[in-house]
Amino acid sequence: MALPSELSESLENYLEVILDLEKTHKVARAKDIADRLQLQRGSVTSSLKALADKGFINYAPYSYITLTPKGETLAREITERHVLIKQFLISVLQVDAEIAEETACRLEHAVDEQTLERLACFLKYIAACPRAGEQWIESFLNFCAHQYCPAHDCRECVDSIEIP
Amino acid sequence: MALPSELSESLENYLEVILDLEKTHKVARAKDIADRLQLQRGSVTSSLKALADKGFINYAPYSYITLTPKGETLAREITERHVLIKQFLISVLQVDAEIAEETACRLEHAVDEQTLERLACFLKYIAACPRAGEQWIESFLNFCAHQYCPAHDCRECVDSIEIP
DNA sequence: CGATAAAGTTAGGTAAACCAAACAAAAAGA
DNA sequence: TCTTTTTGTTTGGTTTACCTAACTTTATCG
Repeated sequence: MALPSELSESLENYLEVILDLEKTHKVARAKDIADRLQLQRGSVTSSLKALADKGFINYAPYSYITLTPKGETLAREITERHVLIKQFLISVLQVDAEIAEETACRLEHAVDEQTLERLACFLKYIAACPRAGEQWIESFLNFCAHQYCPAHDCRECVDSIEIP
Repeated sequence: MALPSELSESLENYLEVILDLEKTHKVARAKDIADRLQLQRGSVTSSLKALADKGFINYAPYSYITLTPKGETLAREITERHVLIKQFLISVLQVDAEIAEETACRLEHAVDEQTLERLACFLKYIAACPRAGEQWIESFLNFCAHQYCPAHDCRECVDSIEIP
């Protein structure tokens, strides 16, 4: 059960939020972290101490929070996982945006490195290969709904493939 | 963050194991559960009580454990999720069998209903659509390794598609 | 510059999941 | 049967991750 990082799902979420706050708000404040994660301020304080102990953030009481290089690296990795999974859910499986966001939030802590790599590759493959592409994905949603392909005539469908 | 069941990941794992033990060993014993989940026997006892309290298993001290109808339904659902995710990882992303097993174990607790449905459909779609199929998936692994399509000549590749 | 509001911390508490070790019951073997 | 082993339970502890409420520090504004 080798997970990508040695942090718990909870602490991974903190890192992700801190990175985003650094980018959007310039600094990460405990209050904003609490709001984002829907936690009480007191809970945030203890978690920040845990992250500081493990060397992922710079933390001193009453001061701003910053990621250490180690923390930033991991935070970026987690965010990358999130974005990738969400993109797969939305652009391939065509899951609703909101559900995709929520599900990506959970899956990002559970995927392994190889799966992630392959997922990234799969997105590229679908984008690059003319046998897949826009039209093919579009037909998928119809296939989902009706359990058969709307194009129906496979010969015609295949002949319509445009080679770049 | 609406998860598929109201059980924790930990308790979901118990149900899954109990269902499997019922099938393979005829009955589920606490010792076997402990072995499967790599836990101490004492931990199992408490979790079984929790599952019984919530109405997922029939449990009385020193007796065999059985799933209630409610428990069996959920256990089957979780197992279905596991199998489906594993199949996707192996047959589409071509993740190594062992990694796929471990990752499915984790993802099964985090996927939502819609994603699961789409995933099942996607597997069917790939199997049914001649634009995808065996050959296409095979090329994917090569694409992963070399970042370009081994077929190279897309015209030729598309022309080679066999219509059922 | 104070007073008040906002943000952060501390303290004490809960619940879930685990553990190890002692103990009890049931099963198996001589 | 009775002894030993195996299995199951109980007890007391730990860690993680939360909570609430009281308190402290910092920021804001008249």
